[in-house]
Amino acid sequence: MTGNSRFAVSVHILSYLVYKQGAAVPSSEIAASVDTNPVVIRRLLSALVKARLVNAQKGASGGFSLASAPANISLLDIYRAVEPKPSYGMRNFAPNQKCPVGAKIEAILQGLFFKAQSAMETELGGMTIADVVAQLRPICSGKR
Amino acid sequence: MTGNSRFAVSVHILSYLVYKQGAAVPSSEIAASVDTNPVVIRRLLSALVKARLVNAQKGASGGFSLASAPANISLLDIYRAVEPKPSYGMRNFAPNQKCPVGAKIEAILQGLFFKAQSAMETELGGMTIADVVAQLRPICSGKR
DNA sequence: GGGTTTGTAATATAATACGTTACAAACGGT
DNA sequence: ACCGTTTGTAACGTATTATATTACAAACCC
Repeated sequence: MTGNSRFAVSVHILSYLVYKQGAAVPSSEIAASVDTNPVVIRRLLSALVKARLVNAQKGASGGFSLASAPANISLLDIYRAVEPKPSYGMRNFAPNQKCPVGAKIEAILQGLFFKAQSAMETELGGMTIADVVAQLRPICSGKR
Repeated sequence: MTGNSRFAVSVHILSYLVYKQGAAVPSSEIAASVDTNPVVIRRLLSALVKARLVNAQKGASGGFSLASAPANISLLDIYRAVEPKPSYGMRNFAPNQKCPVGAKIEAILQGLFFKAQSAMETELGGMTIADVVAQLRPICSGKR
């Protein structure tokens, strides 16, 4: 999708928060579930907090919790919160402007990528974290 | 879209071949239009030849030409020919299998990415190189 | 006040992509 | 049949990006 795994990890994070049922979950615990470093988790959560998808609480017995009901958080919300640049597929594409093809192809490709990207985003917009968590059952949704 | 610019350059290449109206075009000429090294172009063309979208001709006065009519080459054909790995967005995502969330989230995400990817590919499948070239007009479609 | 946690900077390491050089093999024109 | 041209591909260098890790200030609860 994008080369990195920020979106995948973010969906994992939010699913874990749902799993923990509103408790304040520290980054270290989430990191253990994702199997990575807590700082990596906090960096993603920083973006998710800015997007108002998650609440953060500092200090002892602090941690992270969802800011909305799972059914109100679409995967597109997450995608847009953590995915950086919309320079889709044209990182270092700079054709020769003196060539009649090179001069016009860039704008055409941008429109083209926008359509492809929009199709994908529409798909992501139709799914929520609640849908993802529904597929996680049956895991002890009342225990722990 | 994918982080690299192989697809963008490939669409440029095929558009250029249409622009040259069936003539055998050497990689050096295409490279000048894209503004990169001829080897980069040949590497992509190697994949396009394997996918039977392009014909290659060695030797003096050789070069590349389209293997089909522009209207018969979809952008999805190109995308699949040159885009490498379908490990969409999960490059190094390997959650903790001992955690009930980590153990199941991977398969869920794969299904999710597949749906998002399919939506994008459907969009690409609905467009052809002929559509792209149509947007290039008016460039001297009969001149050199 | 003390221990815990977030927030973020700085740095290291690995993966990936693109650019470049080099050269063998195939081919066409003369 | 030769000679210049072009493809095809390997090998290597460099830049960019992503993730991991260490470090530490700031905020917070008990």
